[in-house]
Amino acid sequence: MACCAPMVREPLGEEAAAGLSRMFKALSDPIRLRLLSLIASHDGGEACVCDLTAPFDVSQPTISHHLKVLREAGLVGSERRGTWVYYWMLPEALAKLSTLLEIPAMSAKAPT
Amino acid sequence: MACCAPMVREPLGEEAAAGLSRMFKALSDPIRLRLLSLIASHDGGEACVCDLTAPFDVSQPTISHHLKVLREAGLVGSERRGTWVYYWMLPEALAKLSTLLEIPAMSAKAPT
DNA sequence: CGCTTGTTTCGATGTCTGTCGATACAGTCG
DNA sequence: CGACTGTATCGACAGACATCGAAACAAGCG
Repeated sequence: MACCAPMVREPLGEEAAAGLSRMFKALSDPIRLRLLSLIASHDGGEACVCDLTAPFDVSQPTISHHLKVLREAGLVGSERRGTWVYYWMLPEALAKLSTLLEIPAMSAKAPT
Repeated sequence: MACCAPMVREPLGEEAAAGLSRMFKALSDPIRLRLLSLIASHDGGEACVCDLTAPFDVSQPTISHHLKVLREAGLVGSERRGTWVYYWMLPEALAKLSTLLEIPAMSAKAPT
């Protein structure tokens, strides 16, 4: 994907923008944002759904839905291990977005 | 705002997540993403609306609407100068999001 | 094998969002 | 002033989304 250089440098193409906007959409909900940070900051870098339901005021199916959105956006991975399902962050996805938003030293283009 | 350290480090609070999710929501549309990169990468770091309408297949009111969303999310500033209205990127906002998504060296927490 | 607990899927519902055309507003120029 | 160009707002509408309760699925345990 040709989408990972700072967007400040050159205009995003249509395709790149479409893909990236899907990831940002996944981050555009407060619950999902907190879920992701909860997963990422959890011991071992992963968390089971059972750890992720209690902190929120919404129903458990709703949490499951949000986790699915994060998964389909490529931001987290998941796996069932016995009774529980574990989720972990996929660092590359975050890194890609972080780089995209980066301001490369100067906010304006190189002078002369 | 206590919201600007990498989210991988510690769980986001409710308030921080609410504010940040509004910014990500502004980035969650392909047209807005392209608008922002168009503005940011434009000569002088700003662009007038007249430069921002042509590249897209949507109507001018729609572009105006998207610009408003970006402005209300604190991602761009704008000003009328004579006939034209100019938009420029607000680097601090991008930087905040970029830092939030950053992976601090190790993806998992420090081992032992 | 049936019960219990953890998780996902389904269907319904109310709200939000992107889009448009029409229209209003802001400057400029004759 | 009046016409014209550039931009924003309004009102309407279709499609997307967050949420829920109910029900299905999965794994362990008696």
